[in-house]
Formats: sequence, C-alpha cells, structure tokens
Amino acid sequence: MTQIAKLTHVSQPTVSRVLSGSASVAPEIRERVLACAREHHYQPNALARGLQGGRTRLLALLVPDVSDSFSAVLARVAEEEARRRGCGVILLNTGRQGESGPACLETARRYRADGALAVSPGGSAPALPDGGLDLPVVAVNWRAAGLDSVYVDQREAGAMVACHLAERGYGRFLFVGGADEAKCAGFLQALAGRGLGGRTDCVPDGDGLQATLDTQFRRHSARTGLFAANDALALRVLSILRELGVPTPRRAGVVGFGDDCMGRYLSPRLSSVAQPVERMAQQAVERLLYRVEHPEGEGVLDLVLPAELTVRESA
Amino acid sequence: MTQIAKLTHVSQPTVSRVLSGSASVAPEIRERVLACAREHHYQPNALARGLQGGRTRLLALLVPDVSDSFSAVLARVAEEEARRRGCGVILLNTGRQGESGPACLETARRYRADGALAVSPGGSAPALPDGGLDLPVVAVNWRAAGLDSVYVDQREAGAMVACHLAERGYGRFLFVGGADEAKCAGFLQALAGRGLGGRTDCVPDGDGLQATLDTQFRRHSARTGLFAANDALALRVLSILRELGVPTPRRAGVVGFGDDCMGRYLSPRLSSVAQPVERMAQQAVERLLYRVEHPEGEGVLDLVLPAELTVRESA
DNA sequence: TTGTATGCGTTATCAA
DNA sequence: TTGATAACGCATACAA
Repeated sequence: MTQIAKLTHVSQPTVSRVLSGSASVAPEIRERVLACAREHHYQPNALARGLQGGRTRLLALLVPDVSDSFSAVLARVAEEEARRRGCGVILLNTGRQGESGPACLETARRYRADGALAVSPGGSAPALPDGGLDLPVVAVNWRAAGLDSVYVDQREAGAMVACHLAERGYGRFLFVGGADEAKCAGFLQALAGRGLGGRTDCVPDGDGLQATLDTQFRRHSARTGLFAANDALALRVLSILRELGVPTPRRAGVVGFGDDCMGRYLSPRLSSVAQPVERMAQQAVERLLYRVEHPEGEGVLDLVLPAELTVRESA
Repeated sequence: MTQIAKLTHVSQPTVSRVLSGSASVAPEIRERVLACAREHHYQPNALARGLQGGRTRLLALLVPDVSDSFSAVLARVAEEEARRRGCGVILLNTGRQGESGPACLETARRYRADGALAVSPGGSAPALPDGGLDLPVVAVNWRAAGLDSVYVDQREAGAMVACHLAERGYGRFLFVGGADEAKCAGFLQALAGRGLGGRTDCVPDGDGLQATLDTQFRRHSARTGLFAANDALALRVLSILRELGVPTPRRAGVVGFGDDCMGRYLSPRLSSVAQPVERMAQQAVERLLYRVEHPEGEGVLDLVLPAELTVRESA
C-alpha cells in the first residue's frame, strides 16, 4: 500500500480506504489507485489484516483423518464454502484416536483462526481440550454439549436399519463395529422394541472378524441381517460372506453406513445409510461464520439432519 | 509478550528471546518467563511472526478436489508431515478442471504462504497461472516443466499394465478414460511395441460407456483386457461387464489405477496400479521446505517414484 | 474527502 | 546479557 501510495501521490491510508472500500474516496483518486493496484498485482496481506483487526478470516478444520471419505467430502465442501465467503481453511488431522488434537488446536491458535469446525474421532468422543475453548467451534457429525452441533442422529439411523432388516424378514441381527457407537445402540434398541432383543449380537471389527462370522453362521441357521459401522467394513463383510459361502442377500443381508464406497457398482449392490455431508458442511460453515460475527450470540445450535437409507441389493 | 514482560519485570524483547530461543538469557529470568508463559497458556502469534520475518510457516495445498482419494491421502500425509515440521497447511480446492485455480492462488498469496504443493487437475494440465510463480511450488503427481516435481511415470504404469494383460493372454485391449492421459499413451505404445497396435481401442468415460462396451464385446470375440483410468471407473466397468454377462477375468480382464477403492474386497478382487502416495507427500513436503529455506537453490527436482501393479483376480 | 499519527505482536538492530 | 527503538502491512481515530 505504501508503494501504491507513493506511485499515485496519495497517503497510504487513502489507498487502504480505496482497496477495502471502508470510506468514500474521490472518484479520480479511486480509479488511479485501483489501476495502480491491478497493474502491480497487489494482494492484501492477510497477516497484517489479521494482526490489526481482530479477524483473520482463517477457519480451522479439525478432522481425525481427512483421508476417510466423510472427512474428505466435508473438507472439500467446507473449504469451497469458506472461500466463497472470503475465508481460508487450515487443515488439521487430529488422529484417529484424537491423539494429535492438542497439537492441532495449538496450531489453530497460533494462526489465530477465527473459529473451528470439529469432527470427532469415533463420531462421539470430544478430541477437544479440557478447558473451555477460546474460539467458536462448531461440532460436525456429533453432538457436543454446549457447542453448536450439526449432525445426523446415528441412533435413529441404527433404528432405521433395524426396521428395514426386520421388515425384510431377517430373524437374526448382527452389528459389526464398535459396541459403543450410537448407531449400534439405536440398532439394538429398535430390535428390542420389536421383541427381537434376544436375537441380536454385536461383533467387533478386527482380524478375528472372519472367524467370528463363521461361528455365528454355523451356530445359527436363521436369515441374518448385518449392519456394518461403515461402508469399508461392509465391503469386508461381504467379502467374508462370499468366502464362507453364505449367499447374500438370501441368507445374510448387509447394510453399510456412509454410502461412500461406490456401493452402487458392487455385486451385490450395497445398501447403505447415506448422510447429507454437503449440507452438513455448508450449515456448519454458515453457523461458524455467524458465530464469528456475533461473538455474544446466545443459544446453541442443535441441528439434526436426516440420514437416508439407500436400499439396493445387499439387503 | 508485553503482558508476560510486565508480570516478570523484564522487557518485551527479552521475553521474545526466551520464547524463541534466539539469544541467551540469564537462567533465572528464562525460568521466570517460561513459567509465566506456561501459566498463561501463551501461544505465539503466527501472524505477527509472519509479518515481521519473511516466513509464515504456512504451506498451501492446491488439489483439484480433496475428496478424491489420491488427494485425500496426500492431504493427510502432507499435513502431518508439515505440522511435524512446524508448518500449517491451508487447503485449497482448485476444481476438477482447475477452474478455481486462480482464486486459490490469490488466497494462498494473501496469507503469504511460504510455498505450495500443487496437484494438477487431470494429472497433467497445469492449473497454475501464466506468469511465473512468486513462491516455491512443488508439483505432485505430474511433471511440471521448470518446477520441482514428484510423481509416478504414468506412461510406464500404462506400459506395465499392457504387458501384464498381454502376458495373461488377452488378445484385444481397451483403455477406458481420457485418450489424452499419459497412462493411455503408455498403454497403447507398449501394445504397439509388441505388435498388438491394431487390436487396441480407447473408450471415453461417460454415460455412453455401457453401450460402447456392449458394442465392443458384440463386435469382437477375443478375450479383452481393459485398463481403467482410475479405480472408481474400474468398478463401473466391472459392474457393466456383469450386466452384459461378460465373465471376468475369463473373457474380460480389468485393471484399475490408484488401488484405492477397497479393491481387495471386491468380487472379483480388483487388480490395480498402486501409487506410493505417502512417499510422494513426504518427499514433496521435504523438498518444498528445502526450497523455502534455500530460495536461491538451483536445479530442479525430478523425482520419479515407481508404481506397482497389484495383481488380484480381475486380470 | 484527505492526511497524520498510532497500534496490532513479533523479531532485529543497535547501545548500554 | 539486557533494554530502547524501529519495522513488518494494514486499519482506525482524529484532525484538517
């Protein structure tokens, strides 16, 4: 700006006023300054702006691992939306167990991010520090007490899957994944509600999965509906069932979660719970920026978006 | 720092010297300052640092779309590596055709990023501006003339696939994807080199894919080897072949690229070209930081990493 | 409508 | 070893 000021024979603040449009400037001066700025490819220094004003127009995106497909889509949409609104996004991987969470938050704070979008590892644990946050945070895909949250109700999603499988005539049910997940609870609860509680089981992900499923299918002859915690896991399950010679969906029905593994091109085409990731990302960014602009706003957003069960062939 | 200076009865520059370790300070003062800084959860202001020194310790990551699996993995590894070295990463989606490239670069420049990692849309087109860059850039996954580049040789990968398919006894060959891609050229060239040039064809991705493949398999009875430009496309191809009743891998062999769609859990398990994404990311970050620290360094890095063909059942 | 002066939080340069 | 002072690029308060 100082450069441009000299070249156009005005003061630096005047250049600032022209470029930021913060005050009215004589038309001829305005033109002269704008022309000069363009000619010299002037780009405002966001660091200086952030230092002077309180606002950096930088948003932190905290995800356990961007390379999982939910986070990846979230990252794309959130960044695009943020950029559309003049903000930059600083990406931070907190680790699958949230182990790098503290280090990530430190980084976000060093750059004085105006706010943060936070996806929780495991979909429910915090990964946020003990002390109160000193910047606005919107929780994405989990419900954080006292924090704005945008998420789908995984309990309900689990229940939805349970109903679907029950209606399809499966008489036994397996949840594949962490027993502590909300969708597992919803799944089991809904089945119990239908008097099917005794016919359910929960099998953990891991190397022993094939053996576990083998045992299950040897022991029980009933048609079994399986709900996998995510699509990648659902693929493994399908693969295992194939090896075990269990016909799908006749003997075993499989439903995935996330609808992100190209399910419609598999064989059998994978039924899966689809989440409105794009909408979550947009809503989260919108809310975050609202918070940034209205620091003393009250009330906590609790936005529950609906998941949809995409029924294909696998169940 | 000014705060801490007052509380510890020293000057602000002394606090700076303690916290940045840039000069020696009397042990007792050092301890006092450090204790005070910890107590008050002091975090250095990266904006001020960036403004004063020339370095922001901010890296820009330019990808066409973080939600494609290559970019997603790259983003994770690059960010982790960057953070390990004290740098933040600002994420920018340039668009599948690179349409937002200019806007992204502007953003990167506004934040005075020390350098950028750039993945090209389409794997070969630039997405970089006409004028010379004013910041160090490392091209990832494509070879950029005059720029440090880290990539796998897609021509060679294509040739590798061609050899594999030929050896497996396929007598006709199809590349599915953009005919302008390097791997397509390598694929066709290798086949021509084996005297099989007349038995090849290139079919574009798109809605007409099923019809095109149908025609191909009606017209030619030879066993056909197909090479898909990426794994997602390979899945579609497998799905189409299934509908067409073409047995895989007997009548048609399919090889994907990227090895990212859980190929080992499909049926048939997908053979695919695996890329060393992690190594590319690490090497790229390392080189970029080297450039940042040695601005006048000469020579251009041209690091070609080997791709590997993971042979499974589909071909 | 414009210019002068000041401050944002750091690091660097100089003296003491 | 320490402190006073300036500078980075910008926005704002105030005066003209």
